[in-house]
Amino acid sequence: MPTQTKENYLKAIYFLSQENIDVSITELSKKMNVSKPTANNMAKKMQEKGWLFYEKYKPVKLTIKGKRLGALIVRKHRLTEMFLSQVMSFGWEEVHDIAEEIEHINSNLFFDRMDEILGFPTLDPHGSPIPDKNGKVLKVNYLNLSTIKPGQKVRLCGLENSSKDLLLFLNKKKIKLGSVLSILHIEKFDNSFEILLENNSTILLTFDVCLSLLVKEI
Amino acid sequence: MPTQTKENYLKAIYFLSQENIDVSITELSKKMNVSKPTANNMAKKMQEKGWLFYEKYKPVKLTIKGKRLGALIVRKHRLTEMFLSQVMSFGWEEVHDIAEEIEHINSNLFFDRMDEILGFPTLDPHGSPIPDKNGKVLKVNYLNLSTIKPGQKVRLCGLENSSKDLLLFLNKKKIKLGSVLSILHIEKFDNSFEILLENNSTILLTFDVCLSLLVKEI
DNA sequence: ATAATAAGTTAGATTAATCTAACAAATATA
DNA sequence: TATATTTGTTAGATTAATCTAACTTATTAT
Repeated sequence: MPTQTKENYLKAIYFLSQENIDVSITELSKKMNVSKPTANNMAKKMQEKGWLFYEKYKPVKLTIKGKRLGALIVRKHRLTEMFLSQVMSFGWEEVHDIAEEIEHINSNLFFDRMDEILGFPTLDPHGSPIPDKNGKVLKVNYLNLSTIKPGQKVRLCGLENSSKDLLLFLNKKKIKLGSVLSILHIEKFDNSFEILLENNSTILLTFDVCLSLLVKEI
Repeated sequence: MPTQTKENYLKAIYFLSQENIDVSITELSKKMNVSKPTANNMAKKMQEKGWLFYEKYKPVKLTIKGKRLGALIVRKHRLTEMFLSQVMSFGWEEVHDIAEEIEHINSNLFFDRMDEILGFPTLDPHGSPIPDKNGKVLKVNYLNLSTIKPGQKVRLCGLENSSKDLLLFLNKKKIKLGSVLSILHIEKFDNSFEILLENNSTILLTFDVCLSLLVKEI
């Protein structure tokens, strides 16, 4: 019976692990907005639960069990986001906060029914993969828009980060998952991208925004 | 920011208050499955929050604020039950446990959307009234089946208790909300009711079951 | 290679929610 | 009414999650 708090630590380590294999106590404490001793303490307790490897003065690493459990929480989160979006008509910028709470609900029945109603989706409203019931995650290999050359046409397939600000910005620009973007020109001075949308309007995206957009060439 | 635990105590007192106005510490401790000192402690803390009146050696009583807050939690619970039943096709015997967790989700947006999708329902899947957004509860005045005389036809409109065992029993007998029951005969010896259902089958209900069924004469 | 800085740990305290043991007050009963 | 029983309270301890202050170990940079 993992507590809600421990589940959140697990998720934090799970995400921090994606980039660099090991996770330092300081990274964890920053992600969780707690002091280092608190993060340290939790790490020890999670070791006792068999969720991670912990050795004094060394970064922590999830065990197989920890990785699986983490993925299952992410599964609940993303299924919920999908449900909120598809069944309850929430915008993609609204779903995260609610899913953050619902992911801790303890009922397989509930999430399995969501899954069924949604037709067993593999991606969430932000294009991120939904881990399967065993915690296996589909590898998606999208390209970062910032690496695409002018003249190329791409389709938006995912987001590097799903911050509300980014999502609201994309809403304003009428860009959504599946949108086709044609790169007209890249400004040498600031690396901003001039982009042609499907509605024939031209917009300018800063390099920072491009770094957050995951695309496929078409 | 009420904690989940305190919300559960509040709900317990809210329900215990329906029958007898005041609630003893012992009653509360039994309902919450905690020791009396624990219940006592919580009562003091809830007083500090302005949710109830507490005086040493006296039963506790909800304040206006406490009553309203309690009703709003019940609102979230019953809206959720309705959503699980109507939108997610759960049986009326499955919805309680899940709603017990979801009622603590902190998002008006979420529950307002449920409400809207459901068309602003006033009753939950067990026929219990859903408090409105101000915590006002519709008075329903059903009769207890145990008080109805032979020869009378009634419609099942609510349940005195929604225990899973009762719900499963009713499922087995093909009795649901709205079912029409005709009382053929009441056995003098054990007060059991012989009842004719719409499908023309005759069943026997013990007095205990009848005590749990709320009906309207038709 | 040594000093400065960053990272990690220990120790001790706090708050919320819980317990048991012991005692006090209120109520019921003989 | 006096006693027994039930109800409620205090006191002291425990666990989970958090903090700050002080200390130790590792890493970085001159």
